[in-house]
Amino acid sequence: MTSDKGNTNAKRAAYDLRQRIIKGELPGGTRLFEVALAEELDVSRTPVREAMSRLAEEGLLERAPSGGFVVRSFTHRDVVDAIELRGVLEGTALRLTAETGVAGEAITAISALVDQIDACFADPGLPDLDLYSELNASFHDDMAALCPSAIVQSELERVKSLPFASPSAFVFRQRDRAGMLQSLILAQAQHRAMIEAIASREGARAEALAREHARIARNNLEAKAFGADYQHPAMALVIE
Amino acid sequence: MTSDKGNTNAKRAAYDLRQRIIKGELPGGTRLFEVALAEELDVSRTPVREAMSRLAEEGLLERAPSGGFVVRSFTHRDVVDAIELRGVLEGTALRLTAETGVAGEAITAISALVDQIDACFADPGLPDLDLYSELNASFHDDMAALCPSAIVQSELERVKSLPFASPSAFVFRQRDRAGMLQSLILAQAQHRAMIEAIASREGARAEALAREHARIARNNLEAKAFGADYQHPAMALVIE
DNA sequence: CGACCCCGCGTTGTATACATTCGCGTGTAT
DNA sequence: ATACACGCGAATGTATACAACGCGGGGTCG
Repeated sequence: MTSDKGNTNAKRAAYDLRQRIIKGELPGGTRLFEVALAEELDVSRTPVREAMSRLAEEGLLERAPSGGFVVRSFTHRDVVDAIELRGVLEGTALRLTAETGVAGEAITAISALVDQIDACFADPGLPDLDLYSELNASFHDDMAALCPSAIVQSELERVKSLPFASPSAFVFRQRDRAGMLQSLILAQAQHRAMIEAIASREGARAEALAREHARIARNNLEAKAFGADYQHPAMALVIE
Repeated sequence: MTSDKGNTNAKRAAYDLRQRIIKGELPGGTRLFEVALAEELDVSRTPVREAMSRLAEEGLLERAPSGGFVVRSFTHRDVVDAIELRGVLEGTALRLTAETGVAGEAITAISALVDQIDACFADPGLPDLDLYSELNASFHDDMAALCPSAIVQSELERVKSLPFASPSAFVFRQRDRAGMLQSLILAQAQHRAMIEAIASREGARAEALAREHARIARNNLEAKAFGADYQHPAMALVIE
């Protein structure tokens, strides 16, 4: 086979479909027909079904009652709620972490990561947003990894997999540099406060911080500095 | 076909598999082989794959890295956490409901349901636990239905679908009648308080109540007054 | 003219044959 | 004796043919 994204045709098909959905080429509500997709992707129906199943597990597709799959549609409200929900779950994760306590090394390690993030916009030039986005995602991942509950971890992971609910989805939306810097500074203050909270076992504080932290994303979304080309929420995250 | 559980073979296979997993016949970690299951269920591999995919969506199976499916295993800790998580999500749902406000009819309707639940153990004889379980589930469902966030609703639904995280999973665990009655009375008080809270838009109170409410299930679990005959939901794994 | 039935096509459901992959064991060669 | 390689077998991956189902259009009968 030529230049497989993954190993199997099913994985490649899933990858392609996922990209198309995220880019908004397949808007919410679109019915996916096996045969059509099969010939577009140049594979048989079997891996297409397999791919659609996987995307349904991810929450990007829904099973139609009569059979078949439909691209899940997310309203603006859904996007807002998903961010809120991420805040709630991250808050729960942090609360449990705080209640259980964490080793000192973990605290120093994650503190170092936050210091690294500072470096992204300490420079007077324009901040390196790609790097920020990556490090920020690492921070959130590392934080989640400290949570003693595998169940909470996996459900949080699931919500974060929605393209617009990811912690760094709306970093890029801020148009004006001043406002963006303010957001980043606030975010960093919250990052440090979260570490402090779990280090000193302040569960309620950690939980509240995580929820408030998610509000930054929500505010960036609401600020809708995005242009008229906005059509599908999932598109919001598209780098652009 | 004879007496199909659902329409298609895939649905029937999913049903059968789900039952087997819940009953503990297929303990966590069991690798599911398509061919073996296909001949056991007397269908071809295709609907078996389809069924496994659906169960993976439900969270009962995991995809093995090398391909294929494995019965997801839940530790005691996972069960506790899933109940905690249900409390958190129900709390979020109630908070959002309270913040948004609900119509008066909805309040009276759900109040009537709580009154109905009273009837289950008003009788001096032994309470009708089957009916209680059913009505209790209705209460939780109806409450969730009031939530203005479809996303929160669906994630809550997802967690509740885990057999041991369902609101009425551990009602039956209490052995002694006195303790059980106490639990039920407490639960009813919380039910009413939740209604009151959403009616008067007390979001924080509603959220706290839902979390505490879930603790009843957790306590019933921890009390492990369960006898040897207990087999119910996926508890094979809990057994100790 | 209206309503109902039936046929045909499009779509998903199912079975099955064939391909591919990967691990494991055995055999041989050094 | 050890190491490497070959091959076999079990498992999933893939293609495809056929079945079943639903729905819409057109024809016919009342």
